[in-house]
Parts: sequence; C-alpha cells; structure tokens
Amino acid sequence: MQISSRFTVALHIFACVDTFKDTHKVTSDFLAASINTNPVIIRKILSQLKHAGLINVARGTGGISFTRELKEITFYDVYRAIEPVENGELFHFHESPNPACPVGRNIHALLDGKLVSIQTAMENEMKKYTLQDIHADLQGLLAQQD
Amino acid sequence: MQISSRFTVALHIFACVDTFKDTHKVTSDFLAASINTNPVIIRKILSQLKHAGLINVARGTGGISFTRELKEITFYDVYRAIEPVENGELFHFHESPNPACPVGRNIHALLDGKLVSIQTAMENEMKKYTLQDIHADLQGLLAQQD
DNA sequence: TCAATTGTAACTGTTATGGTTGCATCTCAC
DNA sequence: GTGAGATGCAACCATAACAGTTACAATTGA
Repeated sequence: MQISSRFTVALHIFACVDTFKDTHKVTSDFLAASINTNPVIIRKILSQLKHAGLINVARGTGGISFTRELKEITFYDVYRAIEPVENGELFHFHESPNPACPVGRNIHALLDGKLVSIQTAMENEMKKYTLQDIHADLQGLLAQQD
Repeated sequence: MQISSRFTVALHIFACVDTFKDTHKVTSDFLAASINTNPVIIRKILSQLKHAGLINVARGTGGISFTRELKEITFYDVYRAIEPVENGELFHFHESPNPACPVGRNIHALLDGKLVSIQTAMENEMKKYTLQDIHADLQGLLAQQD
C-alpha cells in the first residue's frame, strides 16, 4: 500500500502558509483551491497537524501559524502527525503464526529486527528534510519563473 | 498506510519451504497451517512470487522450488513481487494541484526528488537482506532451542 | 481412473480513503 | 449585539484494498 496523499497535501499546506501568510488570509478554502480538493479534507489535516503541535489554527477568524521555526519541522514530524497507525509500524505482520511450527514459532524473532531497520532507514531519510528546505527550494523556483 | 501482511507472509513461506523442503511436501495447506491463514491466500501469494520469477510451483503434484539461490533473493525482490502498486511508488501524491497557484504549480518539482530519496532509502535497506539471512538466522535459533 | 493439488472466479466483511453536506461554534468588525 | 466569515465535527457516500471463504475446473502422478 501507499502512504496516503494526506502527507503530500500536508506539505503543500505548509508551503502555502509559508508563501502566502503575509499577503493573503490563508483559510481552508484558500488551501483547498491550491490543492484542488475539499475544504473539509484540509480541515481534517489541519486538525491532525494542530494536535501534533506543529501549527496553530485560529477559530472564527481563520489563519494558520507555525509553532516552531521551519527548520525545526521535519518531513518525519509531518508524517507521524498524519499517519493514523498506532505506534507507527510500517509493516503489517500476519497476526498469529502457528507456535507449533518451528518456523511459525520463530518468524517474529527472525524478521522483527530487519523490518525495524528498514522502517528506520525510511524515517531517518525523512528526518533529513525540513520545511525550511521546501521554503528555500520554492524561492529558487519562483525566482527562475519571474 | 501499512505495507500489507502479504510481505511477511511471503517471507514466512520462503522460510518454510527452505526448512521443510526435504522432509515434507510443502503444499498451500501445509503453509496455511504454519502461517495460520487460508490456503487460497497462500496460493494467491505463491502466484505473485511465481509471476515475479522467484519460485516454481508444481501443479497437480504440489511442491515449491526456488529459481535462484537464497542469497540471490532479497527482501526487495519479495516486496516488489507482492506489492501491487504500479511502478512501485511509495507515496500517493494528490492528483491535481492548481497550476494557477505558484505553490500548486511547483509542488511536484519541490517534493518529487525528496520523496524518491526517501523511498530509495527504504528500498536500499530492503536490498541488504536476503533469504539466506533468514536461513542462517533460523538455523541459529533452532540450534538454541534444541 | 482416482486422489491430491494448484489456479482462479466469485463472494463476504472490514477498513481506509477521499469527498460531500450540514450545522454548531467561535471570532471579529461593524 | 448582530452578522459575516471561519473552524470543528458529525454523518454520510462511493470506492478500493485487504483478508478470508467456498466452490470448482484443470493438472499431475500413482
């Protein structure tokens, strides 16, 4: 299975807030227009990001602000905020291997460490990228396009 | 989302075939008993592994054999054999960002390379492990348990 | 020929996703 | 205060993937 589009949508949200925060009121409707989806989808994701402590959302008046500097928010922070799986396990292990079988009895011991190392490799790469990287890269792209 | 349990089931299948190929006829029923699932689930996964060229399955008589040495089959080979997503993209990007928005127009250019590097980090770690590692580790565990 | 086995279609129940409507609640400007 | 504009959230819907199950045709070797 794929990691849901909520992840890229969340990164898109951050890029929009960063880009437009001084020139527009960035609402869920505004974001939905840039991302081309429904405002309620945006609000659900904003709610997740808020509960993870990454942003503040102003009720009533609208508007989004970051709780930390951009370089202090990594892709991994966003991924964990958005991903609903309890304790964040990347692999779904089959539930009940047969303990009467020598393989079934040992399959977890055989695989668990390897699966963790694979997941960790992905997560460590996610931690290398921050919202500051998006900010910088976008500035570069926009400068070319002027 | 999580990577489906078909992946760990497939690795379990390989471990069973390797362990029991000389002492038992390893059928889908036999495997289903060790994995504690339905024989048809097993046959579906065997079919995927067969189409990926990793195993041969004997119709009628039953029995499974490897097409390569264990050390020549990596976790990544198994993952790609089992994962149905076309061209194997780990991330599901939202479909149609708004080209009229400076962010929407550039979001793919901003993120694609970073997402690929994350996926590649995971896949490279998967390529480090082979079925030979499972074989060796299981021999070690079983030796302890005697 | 027969028993055992694979291959596969058809179906079920559950869950996640993405989308949508509707509305209560909140906030600020007036 | 009132109203306009927002968010928060519940309640749906359609679709798809997953895991499981039944049934049966096709294959193979004894």
